[in-house]
Amino acid sequence: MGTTQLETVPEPKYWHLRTVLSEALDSEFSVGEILPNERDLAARFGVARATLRQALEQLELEGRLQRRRGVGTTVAPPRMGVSVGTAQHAWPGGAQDAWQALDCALEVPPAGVAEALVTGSAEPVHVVRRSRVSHGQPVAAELLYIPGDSVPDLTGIDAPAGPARARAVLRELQRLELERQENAVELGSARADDARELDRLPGAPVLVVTTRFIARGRTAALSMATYRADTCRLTFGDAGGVEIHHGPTRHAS
Amino acid sequence: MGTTQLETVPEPKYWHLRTVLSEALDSEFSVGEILPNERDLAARFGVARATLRQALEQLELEGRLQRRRGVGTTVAPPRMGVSVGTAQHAWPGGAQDAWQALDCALEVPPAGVAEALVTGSAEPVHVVRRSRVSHGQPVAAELLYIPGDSVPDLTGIDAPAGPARARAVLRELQRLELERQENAVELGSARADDARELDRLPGAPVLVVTTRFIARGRTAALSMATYRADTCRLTFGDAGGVEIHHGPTRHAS
DNA sequence: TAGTGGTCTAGACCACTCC
DNA sequence: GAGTGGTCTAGACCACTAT
Repeated sequence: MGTTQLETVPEPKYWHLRTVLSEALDSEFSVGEILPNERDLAARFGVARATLRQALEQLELEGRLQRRRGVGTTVAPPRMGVSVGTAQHAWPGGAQDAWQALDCALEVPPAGVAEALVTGSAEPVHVVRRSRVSHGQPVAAELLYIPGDSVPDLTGIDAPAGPARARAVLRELQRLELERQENAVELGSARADDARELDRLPGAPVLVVTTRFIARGRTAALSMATYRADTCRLTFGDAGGVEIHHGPTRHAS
Repeated sequence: MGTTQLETVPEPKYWHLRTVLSEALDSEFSVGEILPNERDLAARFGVARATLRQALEQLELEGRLQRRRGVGTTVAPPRMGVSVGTAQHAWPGGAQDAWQALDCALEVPPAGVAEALVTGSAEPVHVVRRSRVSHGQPVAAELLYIPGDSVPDLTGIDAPAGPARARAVLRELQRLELERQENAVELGSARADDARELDRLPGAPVLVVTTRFIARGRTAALSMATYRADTCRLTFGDAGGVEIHHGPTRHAS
């Protein structure tokens, strides 16, 4: 006893690699710059490609890298701040709220959603699909579940089932008085359809924001928005907040 | 042309497996139940173990499974709601805010943090470590950065550098008038020390909540809290919110 | 000591993008 | 067609937990 052991716990290779690469990104690479391909990098570090990929996966999860099949691995810009609290203390579709309505259908919601809404579990509800673009790229896809009795005056309308109908539903929603809203954030993985819309592969990590809109003491609408976890930093309350970045990463000119 | 192609795009095996397993979890397993081991499962589905593991990773990311080395893979309970907005519209350390102070040191903060605080980049600040426990298990680890001039009357104090000193710093902080706070959430991976405290392996996915406490027009304190992404659903605003679960998962009695 | 999940290897082939 | 990242295999060994 008493012998000082350096390196008592041999760190996993991929974790050590992650650290080395992370420091290299800070000091030797610019945003947007393209890294050597995986086979070369693996050879250079003397590890199997799978191990190198484990390290890259970590860095991608942390928003440091962006990988695109057929193209290469590039240094990602700092995550963009995306506001999800304020200016949204209002119904969706009001003012311009950064979202774009895509379409609207009448569907039976998943069991969990039906439970949150008060509707019977087999009751179809309006499902509005919306998408959110920020700084020129898609950052979120949303499904908005709206029970029929939240938009009573719409029951007879037969808009062409595209964006027009979606906007009509949202317009009707404005007429209710919004009591408050509840937000929750959790980690998820992109379903196939969301992934396509977000320009990612299925299973990509996403931040799922669930918002209950409460009026007349009941849940008048429920939003499930999936944000790209690699590119987004969600900000609550006011203000976009401050960049808390990693180090002296430079920007390509 | 015109031929209807079913299954045009062959889904990756691991993704299909994820779906199959997910449905099995809903219908055939109870919370806490232990799954067959990875080698058996892989054989049963006729895939390599690595492929099976890719599917399990997805499900773990989604909070459906919990894997522990040397033990096995178990069905995870629904994520617990953890409040991070309200009752916190106050300084940390006030009332009982679910956090437990561990210790306090005087350190030079990382570059990004120093920038957010107004201090010169080489100025040491108080760093309070706190930990948060919910439902009997650790859910978050926090580093609270507090510039010296936010707690001016503390400069002379020499508390024993443990929890006592941490609490003394927080007590001093209460004397400032809190203007507002700004929250941001993003995905990260657990550093080695956080991982140990959260009972996870390094690199485990975490939700990083950054909070700026603003007083006298300046950032008087900055909190970086890392929550276990597998077990936590962060709730903002009031109320723990509603369970939006996957399906008819039963609970072990 | 037996059994579990975690790490790692060295290959192969596929899907995609760009020239 | 060349080059990239994505998927998949069949093995090996390690670290940890429980008994």
